[in-house]
Parts: sequence; C-alpha cells; structure tokens
Amino acid sequence: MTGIKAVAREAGVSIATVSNVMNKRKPVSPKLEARVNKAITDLSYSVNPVGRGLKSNRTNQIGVIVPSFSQVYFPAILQGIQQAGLAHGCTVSVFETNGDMDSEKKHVKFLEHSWVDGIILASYANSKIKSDREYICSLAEIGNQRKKIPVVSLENILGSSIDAVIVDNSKAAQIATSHLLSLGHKEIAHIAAPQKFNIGELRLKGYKKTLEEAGIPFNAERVCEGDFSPISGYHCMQQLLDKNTSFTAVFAANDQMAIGAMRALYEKGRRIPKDVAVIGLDNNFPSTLVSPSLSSVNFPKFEMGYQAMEQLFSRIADPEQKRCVIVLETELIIRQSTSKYGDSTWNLEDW
Amino acid sequence: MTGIKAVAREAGVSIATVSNVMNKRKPVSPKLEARVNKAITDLSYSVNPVGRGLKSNRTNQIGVIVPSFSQVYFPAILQGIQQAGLAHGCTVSVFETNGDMDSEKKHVKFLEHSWVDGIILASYANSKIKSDREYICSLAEIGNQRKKIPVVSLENILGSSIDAVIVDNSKAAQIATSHLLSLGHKEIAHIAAPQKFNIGELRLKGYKKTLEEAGIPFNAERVCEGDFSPISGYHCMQQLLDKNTSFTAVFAANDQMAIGAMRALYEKGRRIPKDVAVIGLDNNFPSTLVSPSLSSVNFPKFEMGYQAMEQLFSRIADPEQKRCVIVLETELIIRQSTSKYGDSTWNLEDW
DNA sequence: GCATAAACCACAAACGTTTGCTATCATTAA
DNA sequence: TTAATGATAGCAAACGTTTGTGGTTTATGC
Repeated sequence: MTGIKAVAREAGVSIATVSNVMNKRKPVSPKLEARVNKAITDLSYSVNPVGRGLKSNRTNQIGVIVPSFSQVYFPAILQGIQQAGLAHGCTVSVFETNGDMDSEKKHVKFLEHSWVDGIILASYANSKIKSDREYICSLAEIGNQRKKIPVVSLENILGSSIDAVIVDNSKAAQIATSHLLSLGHKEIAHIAAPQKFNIGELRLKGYKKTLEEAGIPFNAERVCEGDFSPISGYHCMQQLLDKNTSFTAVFAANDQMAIGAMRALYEKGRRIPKDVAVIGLDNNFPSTLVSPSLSSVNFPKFEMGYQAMEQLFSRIADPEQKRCVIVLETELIIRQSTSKYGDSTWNLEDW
Repeated sequence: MTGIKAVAREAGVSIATVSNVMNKRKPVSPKLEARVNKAITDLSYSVNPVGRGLKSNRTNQIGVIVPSFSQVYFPAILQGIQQAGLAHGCTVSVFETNGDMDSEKKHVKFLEHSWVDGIILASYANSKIKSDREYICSLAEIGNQRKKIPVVSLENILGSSIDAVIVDNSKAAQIATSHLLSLGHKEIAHIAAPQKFNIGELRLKGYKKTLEEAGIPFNAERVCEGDFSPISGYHCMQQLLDKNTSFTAVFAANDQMAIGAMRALYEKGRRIPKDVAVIGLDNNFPSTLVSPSLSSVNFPKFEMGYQAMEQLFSRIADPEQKRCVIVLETELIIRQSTSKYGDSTWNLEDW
C-alpha cells in the first residue's frame, strides 16, 4: 500500500508537495525536495498510473488495429508505432482483424470504451460498399462520453476527414511499371490487387497510366485480379499463361502475389528473368528468400508506423489542428527477378 | 461528462443502484432496473475502466514482451495471446526487444510501473551469463508496491519458479533427425542454433541423441553454429561444404537458417532433395514459399500464445496455485526438401 | 393487525492522484 | 515599523467507480 500518501507521511510533508516534487509543477525548497526524494527511493514508490489517469483523463495508451500480425507487411509498421510510442512513454495495445470488417468494427467499439488516448487504424474497408464508406467517415467522430478519440489512418482516406499517413500507391505502381519498360519490355502483364479496395484501384491506375504515357495500349487480357495471397498470384499467373496473350514481364500488386506468380512460371518452365521478368510491390522480406530474389518497390513501413504515431501525438496535443495527410516516398529495389544479367549473388545487406 | 452519476440522476436512483444494475451484484427491482437501463442507453453510458481500475486494482491489461514482431515466429504467438485475451475482455500491450537484454529489462521495468495485470515474456536471456540467470529468476518476484505481477514465460525455464508454456525442443530435434534417418540418410549435418541459448543446446542434444540411438557416431565436423538468421545458415552451409566431410542431409535448428542453407546448396549446384535433403525446425510460413518447399517440424505457435494467456489468467485468479509448466506437442511436416520423389506440387493448404 | 424477515435501495467512504486556492513565512521597500 | 511582495507549503475537492453498512419498504406468517 505504498501510495503517495505513505511517501508524504514518511517525508513529513503533504501529498501535494510530493506530487509537486515528482512533477516539478511548483517549486519546492531544496531540503524538502531532498526529504521527499529520499522517502520515494526508500519506499521505492512509483506513481500509480491509474490514479493519475483518473485525474488527468489520459491513459498514455493507444490502440492499433491491423488486418494481420502475420502478414509481413504489418509487423514492420507495428515496430515503427512501438518505437515512437516508447519515446513518449506510451504503450501500444494491438488488435487483429484478419481483414474482417465486423471484427474491425468490434475492435473500434471496444477501444471506444476503453479510454485509449488515440487509435491507429489500418482498415480494410471496401470502398464500394456504402456502409463501409459511412463507417470510415464515422471514425472521425468516434469517442466516448468524455471526449473524441483521435484516429490516424494508414490507408486510403476516402473523403473522410481523419489524419492519415500513406504512400502514393499509384506512383509506386508507376515506378514498378516504368522499371519494366526501361528494361525494354513492351508486353507487361499485371496481377492486380482486389479492385474493391482503394489501393487495388490505385495500383492498377498507376500501371495503366504508365503504359499509356509510353504509348502502349492497355490490354485487359493481360490483367488478372488476385486477393493479395501468394496462391492467388499463382492462379492468376496460370490463367495469364493459359490465355494466348503473350507477355515478357509481369508486375504484381504486392510481393506475396508476385512470389506465387513466380512459382507458376517456374512450373511452366519459364525462366525468370530471362523469359519473364517479375516485379512486386511493397518489398517484404520473403522477397529476398525466394530464388531468384524478387525486385520490388519498397514501402517505408517502419516510417509509416513511426509517423502515424507522431501524428497521433500531435493531434492529441492539439485536437483542433487542421487535418494532416502525410505521404511517404517509395523506392525501387532491383533484385534478380528483373536483373538483365540474371546474376545470382545474394544481397547480403537485406538480412 | 456522462458518468455513472449522470445516469443515476437521469434514472432517479443512487449511483450504487446503477452500479448494481450493471454488475448484477445485488438484486434490483425490475422497474428500477428498466429505468436504469433506459438511462444508460439514453445517455449511451459505458463504465470508465480507469475509475473502475482504481477501485478494483485491476486494469484488464497484460503486457507481452517478444524479441521481434517481424520474425515470423512471434506474430503467430501474438495472435494466440490476443485471441485468448479478447475472450477475457483483456487488452494486450506489446513490446519488442530485438533480442537485446537491456531492452528487455527496460520493458519489464516499465511494465512493473504500469500496473498491468500480468506479463507474458519470450526472453532471450543467455543461460551462460550469471546476471542473465539471476535476472530470469528475479522475474518470479517482480511487482510494484501493491502486488506481485504474475509472469508466464514462453521459453526455457532455467530453474526459476515461473509458469511456462513451452515445447520440447530436444524432442522436436529428434523428430527432425529421425525423419532424415528414416529416409536412409546416415551422414546428417546440423546447423545449430546459438549454444548460449537453452534452445540451442536442446536442439543440438536432440540431434546427437537420435544419431547415437541409431548407432551413428557423432561427428563434430558436421555441425556448424548459426545465429537463427538466414544469412548465418547460408554461411554455415558454405563452411560445411568447404570441409571434406560428406553429408547427404542437413537438419537446421530453425527454418530461416534452413532457407539460407538451401540457397548455399543451390549456388554450389547441389540439388535438393536429390543430393542433399534439408529439414528445418519451427515451420514458419516462408518455408512454403521457397522452392523446393522446406520440410520442418511444426511448433504450435498460436496454441502457445493462447495457452500462455490462459495460464496467466489462471494465475491471476489464484496467485497461490502451484507452478505450472505446459508442454505442447510438435509435428513433422514433410514437404519437397525431404521428399523421396522430389515432386513439385504445391501444398495449397499451407496458404 | 403486528412482529419478523426479506428484499430493496441509498449514503458515504474508499481507491491514488492532481491542482486551485488559501495560509504561512521571510524578505524588502516605503 | 508596517505594508506589500514573493516564495513555499498544505488543504481539500475532484476524477468515476465499487462496496460495506445501514435504513426503508414490502411481503409473510401468526
């Protein structure tokens, strides 16, 4: 039962003075301060965050909702969030949705009642569904009886008014496609991300735009829509190969699908990159594990998490500040799957 | 400012009655109960967990410390923890150590002062270092002024008295080695995990024991110690190949190193599994991505997390119960890298 | 109709902090 | 000498709950 009261008694001062010593809110005479500090260490006292939270209406806790812990994309983001949080003495509670909207809503509801100071959300809302769109917009207003809860989104913003930290998905797709063009490829297939999601549309858009700008007509026959999973990439590639549309390169909307596609190519005896060059998007670490290693466009995942947390703190500090959308840069990563020489040395730095 | 007080006023009852209605602690007459419930929904009131926590001395929060979010091994465990926590209305705060002991200690200290109800810890303590051993043992006694904080460990127990949920690492290594033996291999190399960790020793021990029981003399020339990373597996394999000790199979102490080893074999023109069969340990998903896919021994990661959380709740409910160590079972997963026929069909169920 | 028990409800004291306000004291200027 | 100033310290209320204690009503049995 070592509370602030015990410290006060031990030091022979009032609890207010102890509080003042700890928080340096008001000046305390040196001798009293010394007495208090001695009492604190003697009793090995540390402030009870629950009591403090009650008074200050802050919990120093934020909630993070991501589709998956296992999908390699998100742990890196979590790291960034965590690091930034640590720097502010803030703990991070995590929630996983498995891409399920009901689950996501449930978690948001839960957080709403658990008095976190803020929420970072990587939503999988389907922009084609009205209720999903409404839900996303409603996020700007979530909160409990006492106050609104600030939210920072890691995905598309969809006309809502909440802060976001994102990458330019269309531009990233352009970078990938341009790279293939620069290698001399004219017939480039695309394994698309689900078009019901904003990022799916944007990545396809970037692909199309780049082709058009290069004077190459868009051919819908060369596009197949997957669902982010490797196996969907595998099946898409099988379908593309079965059609009699030729292609010498393929751009997959994420690395996982690209890896699946590589497998399908391998099974059909197509050599990578000699017969077909392959590039992915988002640069997850398995890309360095497969053979040949997979070229990709890096997403600054750690940075996204870090910035999201910083933005959240910024909004908590000033809830009235105007909306902030931070766009981070992507970067082309060339590996073996688009290498001209098909060399097979490992890039040790990836590890 | 919608607190329990406002509800009481709205319903024209005392706050005690509102509390009783919500927690069903004492019977309340149906009409009052209805009035209270109406007031609750009208004001969309929900209990403030901070206020409650202050009184009940519980936060419904547990802290989880893992070496890494990104290492595929841990997210699956996190999922299990999360799910079990959710079932108990408990949130999970995560911390990452990157395998750094100082960082781990810092996080433990932090949690000690943040009044979590319990801690789940996947420590990387070095069992060879005295201070690390002492630290581990001290974990059984951590706590703040008010009460001891229960801890459940996910790793080796090292003579401490804290609860644990583990797998039998030695046995798992035996399963892997036996599998290679059953395929007719007599010369089996081992890429070991760091011997400073308990699990490193145990896995090596299982390997040795299996060989001995099969009447095959242990040959230290066929063992190389890595550090869990793929690149270390790669280098180990290079070293093994450079020696003039022959081997027709290799057992790596985790999947990541196995994948690195496969790469080295590939570069030297050794075919897998024809020239050299490869098996890993822990069965992480990249094993299904590489080609040929990697055989492994599955660790029930989700289950480990789930059980750890359940055990934690159990101890929180009854701090005096005697120590509990749960050992979970592993399972052999045969894929292409140890397939007799070297077939190359994908196991779609893995995805 | 009365005593007794049972059912129901409210009061108020905690839980551990923070903080506005007041009280004390020493110092300084008039 | 006195009043004004400034620097410290403490009082007590408040944050939103839970819960022991006790008081009031209602039902029950005689």
